[in-house]
Amino acid sequence: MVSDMPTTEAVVRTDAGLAAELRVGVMRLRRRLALERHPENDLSLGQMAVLGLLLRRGEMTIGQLARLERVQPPSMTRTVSCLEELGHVVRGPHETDGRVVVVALTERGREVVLADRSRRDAWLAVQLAHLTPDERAALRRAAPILDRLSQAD
Amino acid sequence: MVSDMPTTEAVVRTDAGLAAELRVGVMRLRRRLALERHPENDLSLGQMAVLGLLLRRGEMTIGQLARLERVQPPSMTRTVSCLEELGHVVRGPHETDGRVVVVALTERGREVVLADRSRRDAWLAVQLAHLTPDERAALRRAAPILDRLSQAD
DNA sequence: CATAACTCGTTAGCACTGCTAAGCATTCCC
DNA sequence: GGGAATGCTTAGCAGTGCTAACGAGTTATG
Repeated sequence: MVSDMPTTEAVVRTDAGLAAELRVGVMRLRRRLALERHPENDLSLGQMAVLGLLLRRGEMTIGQLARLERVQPPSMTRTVSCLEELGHVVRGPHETDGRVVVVALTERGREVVLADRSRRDAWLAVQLAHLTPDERAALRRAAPILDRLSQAD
Repeated sequence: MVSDMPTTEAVVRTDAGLAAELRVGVMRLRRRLALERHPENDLSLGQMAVLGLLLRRGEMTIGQLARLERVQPPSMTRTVSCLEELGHVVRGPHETDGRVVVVALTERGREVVLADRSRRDAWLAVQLAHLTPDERAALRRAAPILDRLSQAD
């Protein structure tokens, strides 16, 4: 049994402790990041994520986007519809399969995601610059692991 | 200008790239974690966080909880009210300041948070066990940094 | 070849959780 | 004592996740 008031340092040595610590840190940071929206021309975190995927990987189907973002299809439909209304993406038919919808970045969407990303990440980049090189290295190391964890069953 | 399809590896070398990568990883993992709720006796992530704080630090005021969780006071009022209805915390008066409300964990709340936490972190702990010791070390290193970042201005 | 079963995306509706604005009680300061 | 500041609450709104149920298209089976 754990003692009365375990410190962060002590608790984080076990796997369960690391899990709890990681959960709290991820939760808080994501909440903090969500606040960092610019009054004009801003996109939600979910919209940003989708545009980022399309920028990086090219055309994708709704289902692919949903699986990668760990979201149910209806949620992705809504996000894509919103992006389409904004003119940042277009829906198109699949070459061979009439059921699937292919989502592609428009030129305007490409411009917007690049501009918005640099503004949006500005806050976080500034915070990162305040860290020691060691700490930045730790995050550089951890970032892909977090993403991989999110894709686990 | 960035080339057509930057890989994760390439993009993560710059601070802005790290920011973007970290943002996406944090977002996805938090979404994944939110899914990991047990059908019975479960608490939301926000409720868990509050109970965890009370367990670790003892009695706290609404305002303190709100600041630590990076949430506005009305949001914390709602969370605490919900926990109070469940019988997991009690509101009490402050010793000297009649404005503030002191929140304390009940014995039942203490039991619940310990039980629920171990169940809730089970999934994440299992995933952590699948990582290499190196990767776990990286996360152990990164976890407190994530939390500190969330508290930055 | 017809039909049943499955897959993909959508629509409809709900729940949770964050916010701001506004109000009340209390405390602090001149 | 009276006005400003602080702490919490209430009321109402927005964003974003979910499930259930449905239509269209594809695949498998009899």
